[in-house]
Amino acid sequence: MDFKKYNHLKEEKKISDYWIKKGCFKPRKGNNKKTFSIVIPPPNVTGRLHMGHALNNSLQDVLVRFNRMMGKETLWQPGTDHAGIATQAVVEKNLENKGIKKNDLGREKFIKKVWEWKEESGGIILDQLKKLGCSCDWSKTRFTMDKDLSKAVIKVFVDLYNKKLIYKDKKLVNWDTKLQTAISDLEVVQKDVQSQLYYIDYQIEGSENKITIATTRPETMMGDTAVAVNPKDERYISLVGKNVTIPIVNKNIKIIADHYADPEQGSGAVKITPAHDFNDYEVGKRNKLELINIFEKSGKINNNGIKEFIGLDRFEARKLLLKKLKDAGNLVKVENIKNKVPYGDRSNSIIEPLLTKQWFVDAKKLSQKPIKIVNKGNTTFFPNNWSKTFFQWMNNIEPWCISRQIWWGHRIPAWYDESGNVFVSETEKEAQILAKKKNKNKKFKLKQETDVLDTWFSSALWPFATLGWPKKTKELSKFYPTSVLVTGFDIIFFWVARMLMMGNYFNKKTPFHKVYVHALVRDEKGQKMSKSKGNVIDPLELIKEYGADSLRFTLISMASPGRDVKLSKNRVTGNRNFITKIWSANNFLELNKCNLDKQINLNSIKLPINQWIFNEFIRTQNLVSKNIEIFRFDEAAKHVYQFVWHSYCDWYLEFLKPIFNSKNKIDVKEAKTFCSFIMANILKILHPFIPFFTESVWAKNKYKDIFMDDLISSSWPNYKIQKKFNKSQNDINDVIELISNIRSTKAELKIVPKLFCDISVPRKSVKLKKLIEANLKLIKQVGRINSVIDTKINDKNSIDILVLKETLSLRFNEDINLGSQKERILQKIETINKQISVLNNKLKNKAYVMNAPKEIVQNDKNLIEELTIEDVKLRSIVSSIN
RNA sequence: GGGCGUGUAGUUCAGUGGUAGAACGCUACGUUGACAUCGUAGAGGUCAUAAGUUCAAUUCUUAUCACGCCCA
Repeated sequence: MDFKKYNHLKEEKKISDYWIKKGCFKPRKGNNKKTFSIVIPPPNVTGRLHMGHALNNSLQDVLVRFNRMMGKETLWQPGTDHAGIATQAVVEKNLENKGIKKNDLGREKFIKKVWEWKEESGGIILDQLKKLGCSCDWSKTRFTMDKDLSKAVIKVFVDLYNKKLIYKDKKLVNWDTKLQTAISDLEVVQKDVQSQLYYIDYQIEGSENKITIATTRPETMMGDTAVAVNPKDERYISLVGKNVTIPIVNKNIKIIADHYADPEQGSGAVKITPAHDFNDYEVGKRNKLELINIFEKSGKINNNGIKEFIGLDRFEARKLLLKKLKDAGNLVKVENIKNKVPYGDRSNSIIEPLLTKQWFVDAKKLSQKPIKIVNKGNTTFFPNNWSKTFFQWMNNIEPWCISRQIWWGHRIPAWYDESGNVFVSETEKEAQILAKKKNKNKKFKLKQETDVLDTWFSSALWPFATLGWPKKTKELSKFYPTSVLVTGFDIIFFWVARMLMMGNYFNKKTPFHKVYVHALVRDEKGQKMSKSKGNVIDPLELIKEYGADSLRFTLISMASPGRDVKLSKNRVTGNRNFITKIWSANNFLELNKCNLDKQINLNSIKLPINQWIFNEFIRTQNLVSKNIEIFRFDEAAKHVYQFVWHSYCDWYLEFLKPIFNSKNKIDVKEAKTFCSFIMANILKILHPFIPFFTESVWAKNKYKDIFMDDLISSSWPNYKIQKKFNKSQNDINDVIELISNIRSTKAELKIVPKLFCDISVPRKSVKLKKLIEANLKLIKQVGRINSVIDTKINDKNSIDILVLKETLSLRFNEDINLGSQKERILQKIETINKQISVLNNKLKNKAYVMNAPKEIVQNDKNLIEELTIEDVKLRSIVSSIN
């Protein structure tokens, strides 16, 4: 019979459509009241599937499918996030390509365009997740800008404002001059760069002397309001209180004493520009210094700068100022240094600390409860050391700047009257009422705040807003708190911590019990994948080439805790081969008409190989369950791989062959049914890993008729180890060892493996004799034995070997090279004797015998005994060769 | 500067206070009625280094070296 190859492209599409059409991903009440829920880390609506997504979502799908099969009512809540800055940029660029400028369009029309774009291409990444096999309840897909979610965002904002946990303040913030918006400190990346440190002389008023300050940003001199020296720095202490003149700028400022000035750094004297540096800002506050802002929002010098610099970009201004300083003789030294410069993570432009009015969340107060929750273990991290990272950040948390000067996002629900009073409420109507009270009978006109909220603000509400909050929905009561959050370590601060803050503030319960933190996917050399390096592996290409299942199995089996996934195509190929292996095993069953026509009566299973494979399966089933439960996906995958390939395919299917050829109809029937039964169970435990393939074979084998369900909705196997099968389990394991020994010997004797030989069992080898008699058929066919002869013939064609600690004779039909075998046995004897002497020495050590656990000592004694027997037998074999 | 992690076979990684494991790769042989996307057999390790704790350390502790990440 000729079998078709498994066509993953066709099957995956077909099955995906079937699952979705049938509603298999929707929560379904199980046989117990337990529920299981996960919210997806919402990908950016502009996003396209990359390896990080593939890993993240494969792991979630394992958990979701496993728990669904465990009979829990399971929800995997999907959706996307509106990605304020990124989405705005994409749409802006699209419009520019058509010659349309954002500002000409105006806010409202632009936002309309963004929505149009979202409707058209905002769902791409969700379709890609479907290709990966993610079993999210797609009918519940949410978007952070949806009406309901927006309502939740507004409510949260207003509530927090009324509790004074949100406030507006004029502060120094991280300003992105390219995007022209404030960003939070998390969105700033500190990069190591080569810079110049400029040493500049400031003239001391009423003196011939000068003081040298060092700076990397000379252009900010226009905003200097002091020079600081360390109070303990004796070089400068006498100068404190005197005035100095800023060169070129020609303005006088004071020398102050402040511990911020580090005597070891540069010249020990620093210029203080409170409006343009976070440290200087603090110095300014302590010393009540004036703040002079010299930049426009674009980073150009504003009217506070000196005349000929006004309108120059900050970097041009630096160049010009340096030239002037040099000409004037004030630039005394230039030093090349390495320092950290802040960059915007989206724009990759240098961030400017800028004094502006922004909205802030009092993160310090909101962080208190999550800290307690994690401390108590109501939310735990896996691997646990991430909780340290979490605490470190939470304990030193700064106010969170949540306003963004862009258009796409949740517009802040605050209204201003003409006199600048602010009214925060969920609707403009309510703001009107508030304003009326404030303004008594005066006339007023309200204008809404133009700023929108940080995208992460809405993401922070994701676990409860997606379930319907603030409405008291069924979903919310059933699925909140969620069971697990699966995420990458790079967004612990951005997202996980903030969800814990919001979740714990607005609900009585923490948003998730467990946080599984996975690592980065790197290339095979361990390098970060990046477009510029050109080492990006596109998951969609791998899916096309190898199938989603191969990719999933690879990622899952490589997800060891605390380690990056180093992905290579070779791995994926290997796992594709694994799937092909199961496919061909299943073809073997089909070829032999192995059908499962009704449920198995386990008590009727008589054949030792069936009893053996069943217990081996149960062992695997338990290992897989346990390891999924403790997030050891790598171990779970390893055990199932080992069982399917090596136990089921390599041995069990081989053992079936002699039975299929036998005339005992009962045996044949049992074997043909039971191997199919095990196949069905293999498909079950593999389903969370490779869902498409297993569902496809499930359908092909018509298991649905027996188990009354699609595989995805079937129940996880929960068999108990059958003690009554233990003897068979041991016997078959012994048979395997026997056959392996015979094979090895053949290979060592350079005898072609396919050649048959005779065996004879000496009278003394009682156990072996019994084993062989009981399993004669298996051993003869799989071990390639002609016949078992009663009397041993000592000739050139015979050799004794040691199997299961007993002697067995093999006899071949041709002369064999006993010399090589003798050499091997002598080597073996040597290692055995070494082992024996090591053990004997150990036992001579009284301290060891006294202190070590009795079992360990006894174990050693037993081992010596066994090794000694082995030694004696091997020696007798050697002498028989002579 | 503070914190976290990693170092085990050629490679990627499991693992353990008491006989060192897997996958891939490699070598030899093989197309036997599921499977060459395969089978059989095999080689390959001072468990980074040093000291300590212990009857016993690859495993625990400390230090050192190398590499990586986060925070300031």
